[in-house]
Amino acid sequence: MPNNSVLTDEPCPVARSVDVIGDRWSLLIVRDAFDGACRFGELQRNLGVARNILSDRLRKLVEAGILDMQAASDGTAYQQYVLTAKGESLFPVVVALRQWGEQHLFKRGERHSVLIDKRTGKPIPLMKPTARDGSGLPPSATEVRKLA
Amino acid sequence: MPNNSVLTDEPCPVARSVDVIGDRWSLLIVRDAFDGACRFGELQRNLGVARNILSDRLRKLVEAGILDMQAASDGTAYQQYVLTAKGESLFPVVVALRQWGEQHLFKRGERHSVLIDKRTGKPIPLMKPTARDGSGLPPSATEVRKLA
DNA sequence: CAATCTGGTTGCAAATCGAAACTCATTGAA
DNA sequence: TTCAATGAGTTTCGATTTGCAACCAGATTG
Repeated sequence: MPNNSVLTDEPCPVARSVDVIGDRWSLLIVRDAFDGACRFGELQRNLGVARNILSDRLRKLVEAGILDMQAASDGTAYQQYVLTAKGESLFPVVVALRQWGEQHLFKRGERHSVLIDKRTGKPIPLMKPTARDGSGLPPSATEVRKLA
Repeated sequence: MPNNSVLTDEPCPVARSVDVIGDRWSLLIVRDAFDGACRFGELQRNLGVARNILSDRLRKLVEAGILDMQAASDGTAYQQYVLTAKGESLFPVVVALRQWGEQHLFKRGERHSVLIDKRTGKPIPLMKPTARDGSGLPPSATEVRKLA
């Protein structure tokens, strides 16, 4: 869905972000990339996405500077897709989506995958917006200042 | 795009979340709702989305329990859409998207809207995943534990 | 009571998606 | 060395979704 962007000149960062990664597959590709998947076929199998769509999304993610296409590190002559710094910085987005899903999209008792802190082996705490002093910021304590 | 969900039985919370709000408009509707927009026409004007699409997305967001449709609070006989608790808890997702966009989708010096802490009047700090002890968690320090 | 606003629905053309077939290079096994 | 199997896409084409405009009914305003 990231196509000839109508939102690219929007002043709202949310709109621009959605324009780049707001479709069914792009974020799932990024999630898999965080999870270590980097080969075309691997992604295709994991996601079950049609090859042409995957091909298109990968190209757009590379164009957007989120993924980088490079020679495979396993010695073969194939390519691999790895997250750039820009792509890595989507981590909070993926984590936020994951945590929201965990809280609201599973029945009680239903199992789901969990993101753990490797060091402790325990699930990572709920991420949320905070003020400078560290106190939690509910939506009502914030406001969007539109550009002058 | 939230349609007859193929991902609803996925064990990955990210996949389920994307299935619910992973299309061009749903998240922008939610963003506008955080911003106080609640009437059909208001949303339509703000977003520039086709009416039938808006109608469809609103219905799905209500079905998903993210928005609630209720009598307008301004005395008229019209309806309004307001975020439920489930919808409100999308706040971190919207903020994460906003912050990513702010950092990576604007040219240097290009103006964009900003989310501010009403109390201080200053932009809110960058949100990021942390360990229990409050230290930052880069992607490499985490791991997805798939369900047994 | 006529004009206008709100909140949609309907019809249709254009764009996008998805499954399968088709390339073509690489790799592994015999 | 040969040759089947796999990897990484591209092409084709029907099905679905989107966007746009027009239409419509009920509420509200003048």
